[in-house]
Formats: sequence, structure tokens, C-alpha cells
Amino acid sequence: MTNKKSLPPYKILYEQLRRHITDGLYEKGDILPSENELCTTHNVTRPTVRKALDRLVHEGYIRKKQGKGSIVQGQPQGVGILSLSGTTSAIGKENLETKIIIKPYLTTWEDAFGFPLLSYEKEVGCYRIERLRIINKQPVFYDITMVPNINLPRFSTRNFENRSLFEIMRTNYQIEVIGGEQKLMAITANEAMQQYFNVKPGHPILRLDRKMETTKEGFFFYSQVFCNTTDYGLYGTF
Amino acid sequence: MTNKKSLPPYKILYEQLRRHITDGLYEKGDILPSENELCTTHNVTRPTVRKALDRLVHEGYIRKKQGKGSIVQGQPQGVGILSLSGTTSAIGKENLETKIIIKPYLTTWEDAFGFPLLSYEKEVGCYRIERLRIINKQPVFYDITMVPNINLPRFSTRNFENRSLFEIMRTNYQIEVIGGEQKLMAITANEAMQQYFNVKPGHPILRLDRKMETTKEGFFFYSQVFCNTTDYGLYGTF
DNA sequence: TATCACAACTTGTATATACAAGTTAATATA
DNA sequence: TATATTAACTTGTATATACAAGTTGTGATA
Repeated sequence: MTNKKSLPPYKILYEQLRRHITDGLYEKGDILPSENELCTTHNVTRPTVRKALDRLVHEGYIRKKQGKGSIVQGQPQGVGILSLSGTTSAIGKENLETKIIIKPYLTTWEDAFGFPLLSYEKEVGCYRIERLRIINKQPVFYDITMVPNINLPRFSTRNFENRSLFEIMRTNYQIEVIGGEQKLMAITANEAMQQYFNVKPGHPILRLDRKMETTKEGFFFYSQVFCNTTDYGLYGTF
Repeated sequence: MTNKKSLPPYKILYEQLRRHITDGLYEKGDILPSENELCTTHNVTRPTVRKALDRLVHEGYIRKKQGKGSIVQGQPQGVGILSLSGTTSAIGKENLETKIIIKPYLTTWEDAFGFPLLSYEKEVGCYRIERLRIINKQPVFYDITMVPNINLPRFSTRNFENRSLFEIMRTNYQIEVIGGEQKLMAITANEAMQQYFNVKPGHPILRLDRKMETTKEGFFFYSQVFCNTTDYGLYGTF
């Protein structure tokens, strides 16, 4: 909360409502307080409230109905392909277990999953982390993330077990994902995938390569997610 | 243009700017006229202009930079997984050829690709169409679309060859896609896919099942897209 | 010619106000 | 008790105005 006061009021309201939804204070189907009510309780005017709500609409948290209210959609689901969420918020914490296969370590870049790197990114090296996501005791996602080594104190000593990388970036470094690019393709399982997902050679695997753009100018990070979609496809709303 | 006059001014402006971008009047990197300039030329006020521009930002057409201007990003790319675009706008018309394998015909529903159907949807039956999308002479997408038979005069006689279904819905029926749900998974090629994509058994295929929600209340349509991603993965920004 | 300061532009954020259009609740009447 | 009408709520759309903060261009000066 150290720098919350410096945020514009519409962002404060947006954050609070978003957190209320993701924390379950509002459930799917609930109706948020009306715009007028939010004006009163937050001491702002209606255009400010509407700007916060519009962003919640844009990100899939709520849906508005003229004359009725703002209806909670619940948390947008689907691994980041459809929203800015990371895997954790896509699947939901209660069903997802994150296992750190390789803790973050500082290294030089391999390629950034096919995305071109800028020269200063190459210079600073990156933290590389490998994780396995398990849903109901079943390995479903294997992902590799590379984060450039730019002003990330104590990054490699943080606890990533069962925590969202997006949340860690956001709360510890004030770095928020604001967009990015991604590529999707179907491949067959290589040996690492066969091992992690316990599947046979030839098993189809979904691969998602992503370049995340952030609020910190010139700071991108990269991830590659392999998904065994036999039991859990990727699902999302848009 | 028959009902353009009944649209609110911010939507008219949004539509015009969107079309200017998709038609290539503005190219990636160009800067749109300033907000003040758009106020003058469209005889509206700045909040109205900003609402139109905000929607363009939201959909990935432009990016705003404080003090500088609204920078054109070009058309958002990536098959619908990341935006409301259909396949045609995702890949770009010049590289994409759409071949109608089975013209739209009225039929009863098979299941809607795993999405539950409402009883009135079952009652009215649907138009089913199968298409093959070819990029640089190479079949890449095979898709099946089912559209409920609700007030769609002359639907089955329209020309879908090399045209966007989204555009046809939009211009002929004033039905716009406003969101939806989708599922993604990796499978191996079945016999139809082996034939259409000219691939061997066991070849990995990306499957995308979608339920489109529209501006017409209670009107959804459904599609299932199979992608051979060997040469063309799905790409998008978000 | 280069540099600095300032003006003039841009977008970002916000208040205030008003009316349109949709939904729901309350009240009157049959 | 049921129905219809109206009031009171909701979101949708818009104008007007003001100041903050970022970027760029212009003019003055060294």
C-alpha cells in the first residue's frame, strides 16, 4: 500500500473491485454496488467510477446491463490467451499446484522463444525459471519463463511455489503486464514432455510462446508453456 | 449506412477510425489526428472522442502515448483467440483464401462443439458451413460453423467465398460479435484432417472450439477450427 | 551551429451537469 | 388478488470545463 496514494482514484477503485471479485467477496451473478453508490462511498464522480468499471468490463470481470447493474462474471478464465492473467488466475488457486522444477537462476539468453531480443536485453542476461503446473494431481502445464535481469533485487531468492509470477512482479517490483504477443501451435511431446506429463511419444501437446509487455518501459519478459490438453484444454472467455 | 444515423456519435467515430485502419488509410506507426482535431472535424467533445479511441485501444488497433498521440498498431492479428476478429482479419485478406467445402445448409444440431444449447436453439435448427482456409496455397485452417436459424433471410444463398462470416453477420444482419468463450487443445489428425491438410496420421493439430456471443440478445453461434500449425502457428497480440 | 528555455501542442485525469433508455419496485385501481 | 401505471432506481451517452503531465517545435542566446 506504499504507493497506492499516488494512483489516480479510478485505478484505486478498479483495483479494489478487482480484488473483491478475485477474492470471492463477489461471486458470479452478484450485482456490484451501483455507480451512484460507488460515487458516494469513494467520494468520486460518476465518470471516474465508470472508467474503473469499464476496465473491469474490458478484462472480463463484470458485464453491465443498462437499467439493471454491473453483474459479476467471476474471474476471467483461460490461460492468458484471452486476458492479461497468468496461469494462476486462469485456473484458480484451489485447483492448481505450482511445482518449481528449476528455481530462477541468472543466465545468458537462449533465444527468447523466437521473439527477437534487443541488444540491451542480451547484455543484462536473464532469470530463467521452469515450473510444472498440476491440476488435481495431474501435470498439465510445463512452462519456462525468462525475465531480463533489470533491477530485480532478490529475484532468485523469492518463493515462487504456488504463487503467480504476475503477482510477484506486480507487488514486489510494481511491474504490471499490460499486453504482449503470443504464438500457439500443436507439436508432439519431446522427451522432457513425455517425462513431465507421463505421455507416450507422438502425444499431441499445445505450445504457447509469449512475450509480455509491461508498465516498465522497455521491460519485456518471455514464456513458453507446454500444455497436455487431454483432460484440461485451455478455456477462456473474450 | 441505413442505420448509421441512429448510432451514438462515439460509435460512428470508432467505426470510421477502425475502418480507416483496416483499409490501410493509416498504417502501423502512423499517428491519428489528435483528440482536439477529431473534436473539431466530428463536431463532438473530447470525452466522446476519447471513448471511441479507448475502444480502439482496447481492441488493439491503436496505442496511446501521453504527450505524443495515438499510434496505429495496425490490425490486431491472431485468429480470434485474442480479439473479436474472425479468421479473415486475423491473417489478412491478401494472404488468405477461403474455400467453401460445404455451403451453408439448414440442419438439426449436432452438439455445439461441447457447448450446451438452449432449448429454443435446438428447436430452430442451424445453418452449418464448412470452410478451408489456405495461406499461400497451403491449407492451414479447417473450420465448421453452426449458426442458429433465427431471422437470417437468404443466409444459405450468400457468397461466403473469401469473405468474413463476421462481416456478413455485421453488414447484412446487424449482428456483431461482442464476446464469447473458447477452448483450445492439441489433438492428432483424424482422417478428414489428414485429407484436407495432406498430413500423416499422428500429425499434431490445434483445435479451437468457440461460442460467439452477439449484440442480438440470446443469439450465439458456434465454430470449431482445426489448425495445422506446422508452418503457420496462431499469432496474436493482447 | 548548438543549446536552452519556453510555448504550444499532445494525452491523462477529474468534476459537474443533463438527458436517454432499461429495469424494478411501489402504489392505485378494478 | 391481479393488473396497470408511475416513481425510483439503474446504466448509456454527451457536453462543458479545468488542470496535470509528457512531447515537440520555435525562438533566443552563446
